[in-house]
Amino acid sequence: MNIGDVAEKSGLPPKTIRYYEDIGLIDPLRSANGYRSFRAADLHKLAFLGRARALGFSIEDCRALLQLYEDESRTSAEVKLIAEHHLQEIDLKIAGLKEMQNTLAALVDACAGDHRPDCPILESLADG
Amino acid sequence: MNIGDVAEKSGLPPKTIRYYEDIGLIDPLRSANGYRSFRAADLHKLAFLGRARALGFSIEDCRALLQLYEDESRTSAEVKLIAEHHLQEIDLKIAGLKEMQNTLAALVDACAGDHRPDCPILESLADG
DNA sequence: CCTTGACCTTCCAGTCACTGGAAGCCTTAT
DNA sequence: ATAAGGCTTCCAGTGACTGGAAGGTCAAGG
Repeated sequence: MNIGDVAEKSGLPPKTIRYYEDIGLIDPLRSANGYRSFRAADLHKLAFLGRARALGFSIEDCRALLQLYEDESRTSAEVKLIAEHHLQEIDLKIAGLKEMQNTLAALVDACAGDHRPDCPILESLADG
Repeated sequence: MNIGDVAEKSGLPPKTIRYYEDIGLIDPLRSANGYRSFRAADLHKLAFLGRARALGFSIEDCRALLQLYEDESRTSAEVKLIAEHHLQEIDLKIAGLKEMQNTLAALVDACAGDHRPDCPILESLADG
């Protein structure tokens, strides 16, 4: 398979796939013409990476997860640890965003949004 | 005031303050020795920026908000528009994160986290 | 045989909002 | 005289791509 095929099948853009090779996440073969030649296993890895990234795992987490996936002697505890850390970060991010959301929603609500210059949003930013 | 003072008072690191000058958000005076010399108005702007950034506004949004703040002939509608757009993006981000959170929490929950290699997390990443 | 178009290749630069570090000047206190 | 601490500039790196340029390859049609 050429890169276009795996791009379509994995849902990842060719640029991203080349990038993943660059940083050592995958290692496809090369055809005589220099084109990357992807095996089923490569496609499988890319799909794995796509799903892990969609869950918000960092590239380094993905690298670790992929290694664990391929390591028969892994323990599920190792995997779970990574996932739990990541879940915590997601929780924190959500909490932060919700605070912004609350504050901002109140300000937007209080703002008339008309032709006049008076604006609680600006006032809040200006004076805390 | 020197940069250290405004850093402390605004809560922004000196590096960030220099960066904000670089990109034209502020324009402090210079003392004879080349040090930046901040007026009260500069500090005020920095505090404004700090609060806007804390609400998640992009630098370009901050620039626009600052301009509106200083423009007596602004309308609150202009301000509100920016805030509403940003609020929408926050909503979207939260929604995305919550989806991750749901999926991931279920997987973490299903994972034994023991010495065995079997792991629903990896299985889910591998097979969709 | 030639051309066209759709692939593919590499490499460089840009994104966003900083942040770290190096090299060197200025000020204050000892 | 020197040491500490604060200030300056400039360059490079962060994460995870993404866009674009310049050029090689391949299959189909004329």
